[in-house]
Amino acid sequence: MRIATYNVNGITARLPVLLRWLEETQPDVVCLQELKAPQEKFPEQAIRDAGYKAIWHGQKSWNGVAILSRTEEIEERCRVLPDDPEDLQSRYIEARIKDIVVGCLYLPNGNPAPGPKFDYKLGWFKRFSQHAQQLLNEGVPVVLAGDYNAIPTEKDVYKPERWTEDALFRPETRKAYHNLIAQGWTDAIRKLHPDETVYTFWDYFRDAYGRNAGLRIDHFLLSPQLAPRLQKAEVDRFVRGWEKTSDHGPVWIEIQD
DNA sequence: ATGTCGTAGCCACTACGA
Repeated sequence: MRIATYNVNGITARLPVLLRWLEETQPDVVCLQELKAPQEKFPEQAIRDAGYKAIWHGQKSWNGVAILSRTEEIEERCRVLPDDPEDLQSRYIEARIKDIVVGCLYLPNGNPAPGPKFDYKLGWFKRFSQHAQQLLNEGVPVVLAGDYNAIPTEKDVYKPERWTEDALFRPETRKAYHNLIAQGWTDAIRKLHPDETVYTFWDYFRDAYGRNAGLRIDHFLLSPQLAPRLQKAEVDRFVRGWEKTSDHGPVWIEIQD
């Protein structure tokens, strides 16, 4: 089974690119972030015509997450962090698909840092990590996929020295990501590409994609019950070269059934 | 500081978030 995550940066503007990518690569399960569309503006019919069932949690202007599935049923578990019911931002949705719990997240960007947005990011990260621990305690196969807005290490950014003050790379963010991994999660891309430079995001500015000035911020974390089934983990970086494309590339893993 | 997108309010462009 192939599971993908893709920050589309606006599903309305991105629909042609999304449909082309789905058609060409046929992932089984897809986690989408940054829909930037209210609940009723999700292109449900176009997604269905492409062969996918979907659940989504929209929001006007910002955020928004969705889970798509080609053949298997999607059993929704929640559409907000369970311990965070007062959060008005649509950043998390979770479902069970076959035997796998799929969490789709869009962690806050947090810039400018320091400041209230950075505080919100760290608070969200903490609540997410608490939920991740609860998922581990269930002892079932879990994948947490999405845009973490976190650069794990210096290997994951084209020029680390330029990013030390950025909310995506500040020590607090790296520490939060490290602590999350330390619960027992496997970073799928790093597991299969331990030394390789792998990016998932290239800024729209200054031809970042052409210069390969990228970041690795979209991650797949696998629970111990799922990690042994990991076969492949890749970035569809060619999609970043298409017209009217997102600043993120789709990332995917192959899981043994 | 800058660069470029997508969205919203509104029909020209500016503000905001990323």
